[in-house]
Amino acid sequence: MPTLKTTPKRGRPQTLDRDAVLKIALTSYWTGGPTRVAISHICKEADVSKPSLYREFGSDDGLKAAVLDLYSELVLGPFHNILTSNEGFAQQIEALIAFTVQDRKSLGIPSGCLQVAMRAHREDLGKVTGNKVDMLRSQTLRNYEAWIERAKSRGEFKAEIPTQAAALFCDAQNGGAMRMQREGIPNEIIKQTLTHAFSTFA
Amino acid sequence: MPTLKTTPKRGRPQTLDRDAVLKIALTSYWTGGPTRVAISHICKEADVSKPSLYREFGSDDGLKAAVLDLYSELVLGPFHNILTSNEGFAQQIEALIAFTVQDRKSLGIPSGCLQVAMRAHREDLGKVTGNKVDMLRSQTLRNYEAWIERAKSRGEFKAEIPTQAAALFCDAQNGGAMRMQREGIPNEIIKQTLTHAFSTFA
DNA sequence: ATAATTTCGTAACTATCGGTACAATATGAA
DNA sequence: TTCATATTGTACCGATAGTTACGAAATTAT
Repeated sequence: MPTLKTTPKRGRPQTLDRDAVLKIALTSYWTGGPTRVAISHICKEADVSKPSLYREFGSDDGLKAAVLDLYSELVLGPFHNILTSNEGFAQQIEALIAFTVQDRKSLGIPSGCLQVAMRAHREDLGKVTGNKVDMLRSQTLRNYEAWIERAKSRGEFKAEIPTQAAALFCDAQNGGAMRMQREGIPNEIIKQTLTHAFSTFA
Repeated sequence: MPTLKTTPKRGRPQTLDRDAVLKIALTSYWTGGPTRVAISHICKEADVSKPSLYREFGSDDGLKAAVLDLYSELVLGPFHNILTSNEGFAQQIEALIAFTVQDRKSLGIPSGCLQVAMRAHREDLGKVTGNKVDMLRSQTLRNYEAWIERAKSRGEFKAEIPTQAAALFCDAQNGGAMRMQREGIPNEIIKQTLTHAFSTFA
């Protein structure tokens, strides 16, 4: 939803661009790690004063939570779309792998996954962000489960493994791939591990 | 190697028990996370003053490195022993899974894996510990690779996947299992994911 | 113009944590 | 007994990071 023009308010006009700050914060957290980037650093990058940022997001916790929402919309959404597409199971798997191992550098996208990183640092996050991470994780597992159940009901799922365990398996593969990517392991090798992992399903 | 009795030295006798401190630090880092436990906390737990601890280990970095060495000896060693045992491949896999999903609570062992945790917080560690984490990771992968090559040469390895990718796959499964364990997922479910993952090999 | 209102940013405050100065203490040697 | 030596622990230092008090600045309403 675009920032709809409200009638001009009283007081000094706001110069802080919420979306711009969020985008910069997203990139910073994604690249440098959500617990390693200081508020002051984001302020410098976005050319915004600290009180301005606090006025907009309330706290470090609030900013991280807002960033996580944005990440969910930008990355997790498209990922979920693959799971619910009309393609066959095997093609969906192929699409998932392609999405995961796409060349980030050429696209200007940081390597790794912010959700995975936030889960790894779950205990260092604030209350709001921490809860959001938990919710997102549950949702991710539910998405996998629905995807697998659908494939099972279609007879496209070949493995004999309970849906819950299969969903956890998928999540582990994705997490592993994201970690390998951050460690600099070539996408081609990562693709081999993912292909092997999912070859057990279809 | 036991602390062999040296001839009584001059000066005030040392009351600090290095091994006791290391053990307490290991448990603290393992349970609470290597970057979340403060030096002062370990001092309180071990009933040791900060300067004493610094005299013994040099720095936060030095203590963490020493703890990682102990962990390697206590946990990673036995794990590696399974990979080099004289059992068949399938039995080794079974042993690995059993080792991973053994009931920690009843054994008084913290859940999760300190090596996995340290890798997740690699960037927050000091120089010495960080390098040690890297070395340990390389060694882990080499161990898996040797294990897989051996199984391949015996004809016990059924999957068509390059050894390097297979080793990374193994490491990812183990890491995933350790993370699930920390998140409180029942060992029975974790076992299902591991069994499925390794069923592709033998 | 003047007042009311809202946002702006400098400059501090506070807590935490890794690290250390230093004086007291406890031993062996002379 | 006295000196040399080595360890102990209290209390402090310095850096970092999240957070905020407060006065200046910019705009609308009267």
